[in-house]
Amino acid sequence: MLKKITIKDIANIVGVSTTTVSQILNNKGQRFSEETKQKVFQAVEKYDYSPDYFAKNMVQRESRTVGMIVPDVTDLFFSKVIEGVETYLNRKDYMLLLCNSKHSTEMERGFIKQLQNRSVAGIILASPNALELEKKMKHLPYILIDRGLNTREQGNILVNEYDGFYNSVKYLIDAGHTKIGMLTNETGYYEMTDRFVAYQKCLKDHGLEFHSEFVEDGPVTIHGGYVATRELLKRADISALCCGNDQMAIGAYRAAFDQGIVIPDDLSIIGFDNLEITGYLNPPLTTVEQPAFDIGYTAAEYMLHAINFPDKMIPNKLYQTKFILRDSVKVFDR
Amino acid sequence: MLKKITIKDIANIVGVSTTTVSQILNNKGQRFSEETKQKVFQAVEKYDYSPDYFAKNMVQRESRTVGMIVPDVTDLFFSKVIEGVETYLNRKDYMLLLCNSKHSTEMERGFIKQLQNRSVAGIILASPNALELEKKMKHLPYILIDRGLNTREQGNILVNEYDGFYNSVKYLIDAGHTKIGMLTNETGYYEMTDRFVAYQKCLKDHGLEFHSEFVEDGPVTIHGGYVATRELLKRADISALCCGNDQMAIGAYRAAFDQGIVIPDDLSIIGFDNLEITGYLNPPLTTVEQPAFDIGYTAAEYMLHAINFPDKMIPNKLYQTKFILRDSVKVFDR
DNA sequence: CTGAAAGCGCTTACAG
DNA sequence: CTGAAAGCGCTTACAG
Repeated sequence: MLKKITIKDIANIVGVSTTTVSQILNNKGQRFSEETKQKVFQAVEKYDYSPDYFAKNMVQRESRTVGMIVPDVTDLFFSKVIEGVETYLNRKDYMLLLCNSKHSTEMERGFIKQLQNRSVAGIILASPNALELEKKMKHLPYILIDRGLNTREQGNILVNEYDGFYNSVKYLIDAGHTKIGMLTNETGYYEMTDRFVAYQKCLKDHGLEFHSEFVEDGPVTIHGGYVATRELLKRADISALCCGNDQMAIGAYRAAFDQGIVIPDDLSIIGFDNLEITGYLNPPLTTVEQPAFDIGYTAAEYMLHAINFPDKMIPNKLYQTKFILRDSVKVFDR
Repeated sequence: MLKKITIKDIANIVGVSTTTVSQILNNKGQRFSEETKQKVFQAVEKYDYSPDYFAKNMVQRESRTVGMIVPDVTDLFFSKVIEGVETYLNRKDYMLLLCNSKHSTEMERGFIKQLQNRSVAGIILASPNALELEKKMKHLPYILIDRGLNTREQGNILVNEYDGFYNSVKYLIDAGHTKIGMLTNETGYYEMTDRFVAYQKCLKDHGLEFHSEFVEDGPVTIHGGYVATRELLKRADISALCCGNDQMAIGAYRAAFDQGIVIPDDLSIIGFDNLEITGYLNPPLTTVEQPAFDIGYTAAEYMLHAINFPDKMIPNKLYQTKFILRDSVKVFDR
């Protein structure tokens, strides 16, 4: 392997000091003659020199790298968030160290340590289930995504899931449904707590009784939704089903079809997220939009804010959801 | 911000030299007394010291970081590949710098430069459309994914798409279809060239004429498949449609439903990839499996091989596909 | 068994 | 207008 060209080489070639080369390359070269500058730039060009990242960082301490921890890179919601983060970071010449925690708090802890060790400028943490992780963050800026429950008052990027979910349950009630089920996450996690509370509250506000047998939980995946719906349909005589997210709704579709249940005639379904694919289902899914890309983009934006202005508060953001009316809900005549 | 603790601090605290601390921490400390070792470990523990990443790298030149460039992180196929890469890397204490090129060769070029500048140990490049990028790679190990056309004889991870696609066209013919359409990528890209060639060859081998009006191209996304199918159905009287990938097939489903065309009775559809979701469509999609996770996992494995044994050839891998029979194809009686 | 010193490739405060 | 020298935080070849 060829020896890497260094600033010293460039200095020797041009016949100046490394100071001169360094200053010129870092745009602090007002004081140098145009001629010197040109010679330096030409040599840099010719030998394709670029300053060594590690050496530069050792003195400047600016890694221009952000770490991001997600529970599942293949999750349709999170991959959109990642896209948003990467897009902003890229514009600012930052890069993304991506960590996939597979929903494991233990792995998240390990990643935080590794990322700190690599001197990332900050960490974007999308973890619905690890309150105590924050203590690990020491002096590093961090942003929390998808994380209603936490102990800090800044750097939270949230979605008003409560209102979003409440509205969809209300929509079902207004459409004439009275036996409304729900698919939520497994016990132990609390990512969908807001949605579950909204479900119960909306029922109550409209004089409908809460039946625990109308609720089923499971992994918040397509397959999880499939299994949960299959179980639910065995025991519950419901006319509508609110799914904790779109992936579960996709599983619910299949469970219904398996049993010859027609959507929306026999069973109405509502999702949550508005993944691109839901507009292409048969029938197209009525759902609630969360701005996944924007969430990621904003998280990255706030991250850089936190990095560049360490003394200022990191902003918080609360996104509102949007009800997306499609064709998976039956409206009863009155 | 607290001053970061250095090896010098630890050395002072314990009352030894930095040499001693360094040797012990790097497991080269056989020669030191058990007592010294314990004292060092205790101090390290107590002050939560870990060697500075940049300083360490400046002397050791081992970034333990791999760069990966994908055309679209939200693509269901690529996100599975990313998961595979991350999984292997994580096991080996490497980290992943992820770059999303949005299908732009120009961005890919920029990322390669940035990644090299950051001294990554290697680059995994998933780019179906940029032959000349390889020249940029200079002395860095790299692995090519999803990339039939290239100029190198090592480090290629390929899937036998030709056979996979040929087989599904053959399946349609065997099922009695004679008017078989295809959805492929936009002109200019050549990621699906193998599949297109297989389609034409299979038709020919079975005495079926190739009709260019039975073929439509577009972006290889859900929406792309939707639009392409809508156009195709306007002009072509086909009984079956081979889609370049599953995402396009999902779009094709919707285009068909929009027009009251029933799958598989009025139109048979076959996809490619076997994304998890395809088993949950209505009807479940017959498709061809590509081992996306394994592809990523193996790419990472070969990457580390290339890093650790720079003088050896990087292996190549050719994955075979698997036909996944579900319910989206009508079989005619003979 | 242990440490002083050189060196990795940069940037920067300082002197001229 | 320019450069010599110190320093960033490590590891390692060498000397004792």
